[in-house]
Amino acid sequence: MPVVTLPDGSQRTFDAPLTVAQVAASIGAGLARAALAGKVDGKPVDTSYLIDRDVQLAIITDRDADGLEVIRHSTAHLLAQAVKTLFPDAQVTIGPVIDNGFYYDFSYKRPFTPEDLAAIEKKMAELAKADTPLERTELSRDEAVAYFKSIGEKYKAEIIESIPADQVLSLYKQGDFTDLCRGPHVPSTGKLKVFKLMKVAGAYWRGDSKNEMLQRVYGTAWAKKEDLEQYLNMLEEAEKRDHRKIGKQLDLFHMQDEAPGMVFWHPKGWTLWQAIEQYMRGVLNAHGYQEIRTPQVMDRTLWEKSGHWQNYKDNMFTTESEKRDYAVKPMNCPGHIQVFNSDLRSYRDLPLRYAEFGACHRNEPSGSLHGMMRVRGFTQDDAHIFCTEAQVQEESARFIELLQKVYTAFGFEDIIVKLSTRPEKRIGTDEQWDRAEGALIAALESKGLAYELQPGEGAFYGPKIEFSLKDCLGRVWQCGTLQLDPNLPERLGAEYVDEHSTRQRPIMLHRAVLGSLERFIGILIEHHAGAFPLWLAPVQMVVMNISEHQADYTQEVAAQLQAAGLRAVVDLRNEKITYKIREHSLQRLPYQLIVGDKEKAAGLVAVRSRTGEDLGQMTVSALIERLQTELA
RNA sequence: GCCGAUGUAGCUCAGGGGUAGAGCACUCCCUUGGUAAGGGAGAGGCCAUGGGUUCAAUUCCCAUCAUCGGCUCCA
Repeated sequence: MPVVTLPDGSQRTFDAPLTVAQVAASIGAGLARAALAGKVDGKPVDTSYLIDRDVQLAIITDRDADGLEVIRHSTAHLLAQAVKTLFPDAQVTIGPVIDNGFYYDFSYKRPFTPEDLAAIEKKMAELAKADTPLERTELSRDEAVAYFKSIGEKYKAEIIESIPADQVLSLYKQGDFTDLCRGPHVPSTGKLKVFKLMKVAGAYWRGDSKNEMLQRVYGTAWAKKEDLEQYLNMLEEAEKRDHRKIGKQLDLFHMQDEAPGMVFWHPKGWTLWQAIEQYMRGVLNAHGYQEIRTPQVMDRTLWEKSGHWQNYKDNMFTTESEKRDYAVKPMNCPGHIQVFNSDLRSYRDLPLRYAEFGACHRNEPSGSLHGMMRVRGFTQDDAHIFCTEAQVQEESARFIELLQKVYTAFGFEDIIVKLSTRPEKRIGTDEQWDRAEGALIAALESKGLAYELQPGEGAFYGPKIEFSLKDCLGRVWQCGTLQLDPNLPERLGAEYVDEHSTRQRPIMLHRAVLGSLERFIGILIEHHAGAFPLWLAPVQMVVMNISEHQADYTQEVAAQLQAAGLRAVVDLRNEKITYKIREHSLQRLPYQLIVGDKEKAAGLVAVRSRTGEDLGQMTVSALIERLQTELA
């Protein structure tokens, strides 16, 4: 006599045990058709799940987030079924759900081609149309291993072998294809209607670069056709915003083969850079930092002391001169400690905050380079705070304050914070770790920041906080960090004298807000799609004449704007005004100023905004006032 | 570093065993036009680099480099 309680609190009593599907049918034919899975007492189950006791039940349809997940998971199985149908000697491995879709890894004698992909997708559509039911069966682990070995699926067998022997495993069978899976799955392949295969790529078996390379097929799947279209539009939009493309269109920077992973900044890009750097410099000064500059290339012995030579030599650019080895700096901290060590420091000097827009080079693997987002030459808004252990919390809180202010100024509202705590392999005592982690937590809490804990993800010498921001397409970028480090001061012999005249080790806080300037500018380009706010726009406005007669006046206007500190250019070309407007609109200039005979005679400019709005005529001084209000 | 794709004019891209084409941009001429493309003419390429096959290679094959999509990595 199962009593089923539905999410709205209503209860239904049944005479005999029945399946989730039957409950759905008892509620309505529409729901029965829409049911993809169920949730029994909070646990996801198939619609074939037999209810033989009193339960809380939710019917999952494609309107639920859980339903979408089931669709994606089942579509991954459909993909595997299609691949096994077309390529019987391919072996299946794993096929999980990911953001916006799924993937499935296969082992096959050759890579899949784009043509294969099209064929697989077509086969998937056929198999979906056949509306084959999915049947769930259970096996013991050893039976499952034996089964998959018997059908030649050695990867599957290997996965199962690593599962504890006493576990009962579930298999899902659709037609000739059977896969190991926890489930739940859709009741039949006909529920899978909206999917698209996106790309093929290599992926290591079990994510280990020592293992065999598998063929990974990525796909996307949705409940409704419109959702798929929206997703594809979003990808298209993201492509339009690609910083590499916009960087070229707006003449901001370029990269070329002779300097892989390094950026050639053009005048406009460098203007943008300087707007950011000067802003950051102002913020750092206001927060008690002192800016310094340390050498690009330093002797091997220093990198041996810091430990980098031993651990990261392959990723450092090295050079040699007069029988001495050197490394191009991969980070700024050892240099900053040299500045700290250049004098005998007192506890009265602490905290000492050294900032540097430090250009670093890391010889990243060629395959990992990606536009400006992953480069070999980059510049950090880096700083190191030398302080006592007692000062860590206060300094951390002050840094968080600074970081929040900066992110807000750049228009990023959504900040994601993660705290990484002690890893298994670590130095220092548990008491030291307790204090270090406690100081960071107290700092976060004092600033009212929610954070996610990443246990065991800290560096071997200290805990860290990572700050990520979300751009307008919802993509997350890790930019800021705060890292507590007692290790490097120890290795490089940093000391200060305390109030009892004894020498002490300072703690060093590594911290960056924007992270790599190159990457941050890439993020900004994509976030704004190249339409930068006025304070960042490399060219803030153009002054254009209608015809030759107003050329002198046009230049006068530009000169006045430039004298007011605005980045104004002139366009005196012998072109129609519509043509000039089009070009500067494509360049995303915040303002376009038009002067013809009327404006010249009256001493005015006609102002057009980036959105195409006609702001009317005004005097140059009125315009300057307006723009300065906008910049304030 | 690993797997795959790609590399042709400044840019975006066609093409194809007999040394190349479009649009935009560029130069010159005409045009002086009021809020997203006025007209005409011209110039521009060692077809990524190095080997091989061939009477002949930009095209086919191999290697290298770079870029792109992933994987691994990211102090």
